[in-house]
Amino acid sequence: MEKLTFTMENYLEAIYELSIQENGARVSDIAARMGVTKASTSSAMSTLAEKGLIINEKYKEVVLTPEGYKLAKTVSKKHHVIQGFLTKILRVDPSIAETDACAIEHVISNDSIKAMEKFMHTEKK
Amino acid sequence: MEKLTFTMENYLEAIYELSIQENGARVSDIAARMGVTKASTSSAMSTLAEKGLIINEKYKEVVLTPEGYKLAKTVSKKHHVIQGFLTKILRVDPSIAETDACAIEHVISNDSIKAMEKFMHTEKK
DNA sequence: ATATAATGTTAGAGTACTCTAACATTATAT
DNA sequence: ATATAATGTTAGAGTACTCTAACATTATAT
Repeated sequence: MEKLTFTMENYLEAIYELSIQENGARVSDIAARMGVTKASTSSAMSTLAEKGLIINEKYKEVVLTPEGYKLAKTVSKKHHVIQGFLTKILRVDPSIAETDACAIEHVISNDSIKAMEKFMHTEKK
Repeated sequence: MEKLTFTMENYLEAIYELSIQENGARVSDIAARMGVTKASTSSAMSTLAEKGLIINEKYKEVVLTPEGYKLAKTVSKKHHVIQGFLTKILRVDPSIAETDACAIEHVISNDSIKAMEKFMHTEKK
């Protein structure tokens, strides 16, 4: 599978978060969460559907396929590791850590994420 | 000054690094360092020159203006802080840390950078 | 000195996003 | 029941990058 763009990873993550938190991820919900128009979201959904990562039926909730779910979960997990590391270890303000995590999650290596996790466990703090 | 794009920050940083290390930053050198064509670099130079961040005279070295220098130095400094933090504190492999630093430097907040520096100083390691 | 190599720019096309405007479909409110 | 609101898509344009191809200018090698 060719690597997803930064943007597509963000859409996928939004769908994942909305699916577990709220009443499901509709195009409007995703657009609102990401601060883009429904038109942009609709177009992104076509791209993700073509790649087999979601199923998008008009007026229904966007659903992640198993492959999409796996990818989304990975990104989401990275997000939370970074968020935790920045706030707990580095004492960065939570809202700033949130913004940083949302950007860093798309570019950081798995190695660095693992190193953060390991560090947090051994420091147990 | 409107925020620079990820890409323009990368070009600026390449110019900065080449200026201090090598025999100056020519369009060819910048292109080679970044792995893009001279055409792309030339186009980017026009953009940076319009913003008053560099001076580009054909067949001469690209020169940073004071403003461009300041910006480039900031990005470069972020790069080194991240690189140091990943390798020294988190024990990430240097080449992986290099790749990560090059991406994270463009998206991380000043707060998180400061927190990394502070952590490294107090841990003194 | 002059052919060849290196350097740099412009033109034009392609990709991946963004938006607004217009429209179609479905849900809701009374 | 039906007008209105909400929802979602398509078309078309704009931005910011990428590239190749063609060309002009400068440096170099003998």
